[in-house]
Amino acid sequence: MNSKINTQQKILDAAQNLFAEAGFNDTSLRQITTKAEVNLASVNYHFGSKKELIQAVLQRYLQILMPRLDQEFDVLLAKTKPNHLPDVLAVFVKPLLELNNIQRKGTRTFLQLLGRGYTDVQGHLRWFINHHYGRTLDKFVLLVQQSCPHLPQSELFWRLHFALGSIVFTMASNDALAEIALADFDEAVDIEGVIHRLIPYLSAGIAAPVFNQTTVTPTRTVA
Amino acid sequence: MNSKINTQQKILDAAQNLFAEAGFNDTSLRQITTKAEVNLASVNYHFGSKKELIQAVLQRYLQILMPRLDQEFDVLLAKTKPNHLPDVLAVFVKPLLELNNIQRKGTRTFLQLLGRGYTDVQGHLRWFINHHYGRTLDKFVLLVQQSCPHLPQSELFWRLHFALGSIVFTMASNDALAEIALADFDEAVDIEGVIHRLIPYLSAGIAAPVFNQTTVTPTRTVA
DNA sequence: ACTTGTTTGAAATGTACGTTTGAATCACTG
DNA sequence: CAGTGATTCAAACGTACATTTCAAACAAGT
Repeated sequence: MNSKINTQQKILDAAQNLFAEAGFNDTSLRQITTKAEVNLASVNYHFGSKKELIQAVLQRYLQILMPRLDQEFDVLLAKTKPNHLPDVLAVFVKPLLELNNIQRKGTRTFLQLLGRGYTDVQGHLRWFINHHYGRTLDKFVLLVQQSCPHLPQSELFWRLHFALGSIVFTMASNDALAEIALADFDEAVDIEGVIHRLIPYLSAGIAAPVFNQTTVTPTRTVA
Repeated sequence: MNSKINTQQKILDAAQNLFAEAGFNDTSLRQITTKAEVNLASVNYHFGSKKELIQAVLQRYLQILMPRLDQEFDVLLAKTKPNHLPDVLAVFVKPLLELNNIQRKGTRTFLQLLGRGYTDVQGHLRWFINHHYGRTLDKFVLLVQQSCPHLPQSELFWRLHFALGSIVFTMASNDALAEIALADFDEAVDIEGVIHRLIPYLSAGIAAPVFNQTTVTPTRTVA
């Protein structure tokens, strides 16, 4: 009775960890089914295809995280005064860390998967998230706009993607970076530490003044 | 006489464009040799393996760019006073744009390749660049350290990788992002525009104050 | 023109992949 | 306990890949 449900879960659990470590393209169904101790054909039986398995792995987290974020955004949007940008970004922290309650190392795994999703399969995840959770994302963009009224829409667009880049790249490389940090600075860094390091960086970057004339140095020798 | 040299160049040219567009893993030698109009075996004959071809593609740019950067760093290091961070970052602009003289769309292609290199083949490019151009990178880190004396080494390490993430992710997704920007804001953005948009963002992010106590909102209800 | 070393060509090799198939096994119901 | 639908299993299928092979074509020196 629990065998069939167990198979799906075992596949999802094995897949998410392998995907997070090595990326989607570089993880084969054979690796997944071997690790999950299920038959190779069961992935196609239960999920249809590898692509749909990837979506299922991501959905397991997204369907928990996004509604949580949505309600947090609503709270901030209800306030009369615009929120400070660091407070807007800090909204992500609690819902993200709550993923650890769903699954051991849930936060870390999800963020790594997110990183893989954006870098491995170009465009697919971006479309998927926008399609399923566009409403929630719009609320976030609105909040950022309200905190940074000096930023034109197009500038904000680019900066939010710069920020997404920092997050996604950091998470995809998280293991490698944590390893270096440990070796070079004797500093053990968990995912929560990285998140809290990211916030000031992202806040300052996103809210930076628009025309930074110091971009071109005031050297008079330049042609 | 020019046939053999031409073959190598034709392979490199075809490979770099396909790699930049689709990534290293998702570009096959068959696609490359077809586009280059050379025989499939010639890649292995001239470069040994696909891996070595990837290195050759990257090296063609790096061996031009890195010495240029190195000398620019030396100029800034020679100054008696610490440089402002935006000036340090702006050092990249000229050498990067000079890649357009070497090759049409050279800057764009190289930056996309860099993005692919960091996201596709985890760790390899990081090792490769560190191994071949570690000296130059150290100069850059030193310059940033001098401009941001308030930042502990470990904080700087993370922030530089956050910055690398913004760059690499933006460049890997450059086509998709430019497309969205064009559709949503009627705004055509070339690679130079993106670079100049990045500098204020990166400057502010890297130099952000360290302990941002607003990171955690003053909610007393947290357990 | 013949020889020598380099480069190209077409074909084959072996491996890994995602997916499909059909029989065997299981869990449950009437 | 026979029957039925869902699940598992071993095996195979077809495709795509990087790489190798070896003969043919080529360039250059003597």
